[in-house]
Amino acid sequence: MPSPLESSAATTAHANGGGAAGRLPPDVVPVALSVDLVLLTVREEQLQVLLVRRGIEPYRDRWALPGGFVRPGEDLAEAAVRELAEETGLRHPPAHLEQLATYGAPDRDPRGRVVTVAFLALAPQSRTPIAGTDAAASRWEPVSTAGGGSGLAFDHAAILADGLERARAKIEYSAVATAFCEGEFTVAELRRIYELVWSSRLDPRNFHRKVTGTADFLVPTGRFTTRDGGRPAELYRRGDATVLHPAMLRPVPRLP
Amino acid sequence: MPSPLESSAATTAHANGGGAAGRLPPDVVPVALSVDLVLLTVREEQLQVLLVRRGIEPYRDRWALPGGFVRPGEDLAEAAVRELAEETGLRHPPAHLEQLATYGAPDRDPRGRVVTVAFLALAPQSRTPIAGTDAAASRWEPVSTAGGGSGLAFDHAAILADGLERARAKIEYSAVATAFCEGEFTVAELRRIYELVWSSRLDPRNFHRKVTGTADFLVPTGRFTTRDGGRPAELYRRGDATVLHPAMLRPVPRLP
DNA sequence: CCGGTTTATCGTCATGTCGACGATAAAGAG
DNA sequence: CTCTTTATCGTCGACATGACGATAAACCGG
Repeated sequence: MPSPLESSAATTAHANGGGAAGRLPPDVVPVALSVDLVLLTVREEQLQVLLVRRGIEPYRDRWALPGGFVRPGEDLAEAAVRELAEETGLRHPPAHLEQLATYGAPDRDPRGRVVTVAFLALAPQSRTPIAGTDAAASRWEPVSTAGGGSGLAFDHAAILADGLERARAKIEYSAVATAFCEGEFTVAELRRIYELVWSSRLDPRNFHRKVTGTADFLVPTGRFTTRDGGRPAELYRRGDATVLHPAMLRPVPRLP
Repeated sequence: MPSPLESSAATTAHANGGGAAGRLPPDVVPVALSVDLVLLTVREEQLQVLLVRRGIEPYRDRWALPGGFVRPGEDLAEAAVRELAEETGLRHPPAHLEQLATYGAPDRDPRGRVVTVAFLALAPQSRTPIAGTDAAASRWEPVSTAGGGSGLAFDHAAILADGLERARAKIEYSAVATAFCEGEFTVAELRRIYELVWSSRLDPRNFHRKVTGTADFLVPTGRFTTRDGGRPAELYRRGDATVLHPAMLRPVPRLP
């Protein structure tokens, strides 16, 4: 039995006459286009990814990355933002959203030719309350356990792995790590982000020198907090810098 | 008049009954999926991009990036390699091919919803003879003149710009610049690649120190050539290294 | 109130890389 | 043979980095 999308290809051929705009060739294969999201946050001292439980076949009751089909007239990033809002109850757009890659292996979806554009999103914990759908249908999962057993639907384990690698590489040479932080944060909290994303330990003194020495990375507020214990730490806000130059290189990963 | 792909959406709904694999929701919009290629090479002391002249509407007789529609059962990278072979007469696959990004603005193609996955390809000059189609239908164009006037079809000027930025960034921290070189080449020839891609001048002595000092970047052959004039230069071959660490940072661009 | 603990922040020092540039080597051109 | 061109090796100062000492400023338990 041909898949619905393939069978509809024949109807494509004669649906439209010529004209200045031209028409699509008759043998173009229609595909279904979806977006999937690797939404990462730092919660409970761990890097976690948002997963949803599938309610329908295929892969019913399996965990998957949040996503859905692109609607007519909708741009790709627009669809990603909409899915994010629908599946997480997110009011604000995520602090960072970028296209990751497109996955189009012919057999990646048993329903037919479905090509998905994956996006990487980073958000602070508090802005992602998962209040959208019922609690059982979506949850945060530590990345250390999410991809390994490959219990994920479709090729989502591979997409997650690519998203993680992108995030780990990107905080080296860009300032996106602050996307994990709330409005005001300390240097130590930012350092914890790096440590959890990289699974490695960083020297507090060298880290402090690096981030405070990079122009426009952090904006000091002049206020202090003791919420992390010890001597009061100054609070900072995200700066305008987008790139880190020189980069902050990650050490060889050692699991704690 | 609805576009052919949109009108075919209705036929999608009832084409397939249930089953373990599930079926696509009835309101999924079918899209046409294409691949487009930013194929770069260094020719005539310039960084050049391969363009093809469109023979059909829309944008008939305008220059465009080579590309075409993905066929059934074909993976994305597979389609890119096939299009490359068809439109350039290339026997070998390109020395470097990577996915660039996906472009899916709803109105990017007047014929309907066409989403394109762009690829970046780098190749040495001699391996790309453009013997495939007739000579008038495709040509090499210096990148300095290709994107500026934006005479390119569709959103190809933006795709080209993204591809150029990707190539310029990538040779900083990876070893892909050797993809522009033939089997055996001198350090000066590789340096010329960097200079032309970056539009800047590099110090021959520091460049030599950097590339010969990076492990597995270049493999010395022990043979020499004088084809560049002056003192004989040693010939090297591509090494196994894929990343450059630390990166070779590009200076601020100054046009010669 | 006081010493111990915790965390923040500042400094120091050796090392490595980089940019600028001098010096020498080895070919061809005239 | 000398001049020009290019290749390759060295040197030097500026700067970023990793390792780590030292001090500051809160808290806690007594």
